[in-house]
Amino acid sequence: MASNMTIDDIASALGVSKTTVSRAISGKGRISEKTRERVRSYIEKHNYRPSSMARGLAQSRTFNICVTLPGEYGVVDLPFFRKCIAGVAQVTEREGYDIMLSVVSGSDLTGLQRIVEHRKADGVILTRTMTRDRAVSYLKKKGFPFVAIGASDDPDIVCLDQDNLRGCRDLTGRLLQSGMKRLALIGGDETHVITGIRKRAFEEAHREAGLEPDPDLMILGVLDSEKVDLAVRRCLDLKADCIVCMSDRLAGSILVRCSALGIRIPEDIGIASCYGSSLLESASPRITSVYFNEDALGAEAASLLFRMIGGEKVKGKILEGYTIRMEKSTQMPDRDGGL
Amino acid sequence: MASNMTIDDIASALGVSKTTVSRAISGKGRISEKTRERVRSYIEKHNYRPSSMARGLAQSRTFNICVTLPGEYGVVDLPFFRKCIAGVAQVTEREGYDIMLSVVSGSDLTGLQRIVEHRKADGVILTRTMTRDRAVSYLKKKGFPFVAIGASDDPDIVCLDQDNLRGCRDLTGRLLQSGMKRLALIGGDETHVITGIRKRAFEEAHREAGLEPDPDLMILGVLDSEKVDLAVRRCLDLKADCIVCMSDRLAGSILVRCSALGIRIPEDIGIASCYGSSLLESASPRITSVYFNEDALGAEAASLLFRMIGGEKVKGKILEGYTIRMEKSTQMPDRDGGL
DNA sequence: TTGTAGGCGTTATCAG
DNA sequence: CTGATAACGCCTACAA
Repeated sequence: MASNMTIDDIASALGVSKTTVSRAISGKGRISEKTRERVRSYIEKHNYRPSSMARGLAQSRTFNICVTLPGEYGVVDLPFFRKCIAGVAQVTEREGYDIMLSVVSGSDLTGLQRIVEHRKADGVILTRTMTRDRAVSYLKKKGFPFVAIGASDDPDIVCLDQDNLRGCRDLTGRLLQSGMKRLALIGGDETHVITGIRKRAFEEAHREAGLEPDPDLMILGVLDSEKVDLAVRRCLDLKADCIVCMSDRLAGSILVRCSALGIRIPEDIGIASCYGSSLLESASPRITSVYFNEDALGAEAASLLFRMIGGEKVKGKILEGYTIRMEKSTQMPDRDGGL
Repeated sequence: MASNMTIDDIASALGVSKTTVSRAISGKGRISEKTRERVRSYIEKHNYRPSSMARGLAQSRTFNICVTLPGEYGVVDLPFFRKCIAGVAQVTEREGYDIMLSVVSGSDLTGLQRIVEHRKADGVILTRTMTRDRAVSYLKKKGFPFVAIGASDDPDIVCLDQDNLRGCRDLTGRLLQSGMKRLALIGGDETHVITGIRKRAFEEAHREAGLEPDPDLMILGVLDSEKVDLAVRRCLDLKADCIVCMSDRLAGSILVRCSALGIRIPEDIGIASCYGSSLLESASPRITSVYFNEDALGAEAASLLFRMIGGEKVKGKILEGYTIRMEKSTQMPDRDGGL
């Protein structure tokens, strides 16, 4: 293959200057239809592709965007990331861009920094945010274009989120409506913005139903299996009807715990998750949860980023739309009569 | 920030030529320790970072490697990919390289092709292989350096695999030893090389134990939930002691199916998986399975790739080492006496 | 409409 | 040990 053909080769082969060839390719500048076609067909025939590095150097653009991937094991919602990326890929493809991946583990930003400082990408998509996110403050300080997926309390960064507030509120509301009056809420890391949002949603749904959530049943900071154990026991002791878990992982662990303790779902207690993903696919019984459109999230993030790169001032937003699937895990048993 | 400082700026600031600066940075060529230190400290102080594009253009290297991510939903083992990437990242980091991601959906290689043809990466790591893999033949034809993770029947490509044969054989052996004599094997896509390997391992373990597997209990091509249903029924009808599932996903579906049918694990039938991943974490009971070191796989793949890029002739290999965790899902119940 | 020349930021060559 | 100077492959005034 003519893998290393340059614009010069084409020029001399066609007896024109490389400027002409360049114009024929980029479409910029006036050029006769005839020569353009001549160049085009030559390129087609010899399967020429411009070197992105040379092009990048000349235009000081990389035609890459960087997507971060949280590096901690077991903490991350993989399916989420995956669909997100797929959404991003759709858009980058359309724009002739490619994706760089940076694994960001905790507070270790070295990978991201290298990419930014070596100018290997034109912008960044952060796939997770925390309340005091070091990646966010780094990029902000650098003035590097980025959009953050997830909630943020910082008003002047561009971020894009799913409608977690409504989704979780709606879920809670429907559980209350279905007759489960004593709901427990179990959540993880309190430094994640999302945790605060879901807590608020849980409370709001109660108020809307004219109820008050029991503070003893709102258990946050549940980060390891001991804590899970404790939380589950408390829910049972306090006779909760149903546990609303903030994440799919949490729901998974709780499920395992319950099964180990011989607690039946939903007969003894119900379980619902604020976030549905394929992680729960193999769970039994099926878990009631809220589903969001994660592809759309990635795609939208990429679109926003491209507009930023293009110099436009853009604002973050919340992507509407979610689906609640009520499953067996929250089917009210005949608990009163049955026992 | 002096984000756009060039080597020229440094040169004139220090009153030397850019050649000298370049040498001080790269370490190539003779240069006095004194000037080297002068340059080094200036760079340090002003936080200068060379432009990778300019460097790339000059050396015709990109300092990127591309990792492919299968694009199909629900078919892919995410945790695997994730750990793999983490392993790759470790090595790339060390080499001053970065990772480009290409989502390859089925036979759609356009993303990968763009990266290769526009010379955006120096090599590729394929994270999955199939018997007639289009990505493989494409890269081979292009003569582009790549290593494939997973099994392959093509002898002249560099590929790197886990010791699936031994792992699965060992698992099967231990199940047979534990007293389960009638084992069933359920597997998915027969076009995946790995499927053939696991089948062979299953058979070999039987022979080693002086047994013959029942051909009716070796059910391949189980790709959708109907097939799962059928397969499970057959296992029950034919009174299998235990089902050996080729993948974690398959194990998950089978678990769900059993639970729906009211079949108890391990009382009615046991379940084991040839591949352990966090997908099964939330499963209950815990599933016996084989665990591989996926980080090591990614890291090793990257190392091999770098050696190829460096011009070395390398050969593929099989990464040794795995762990079998026997869990509740295969605990022989007192089936004879009990019923 | 087309071509010439210079620049993007680095490395490599070859003299001093 | 150091410094001009020419690549690397493409883009873009400016000129013709």
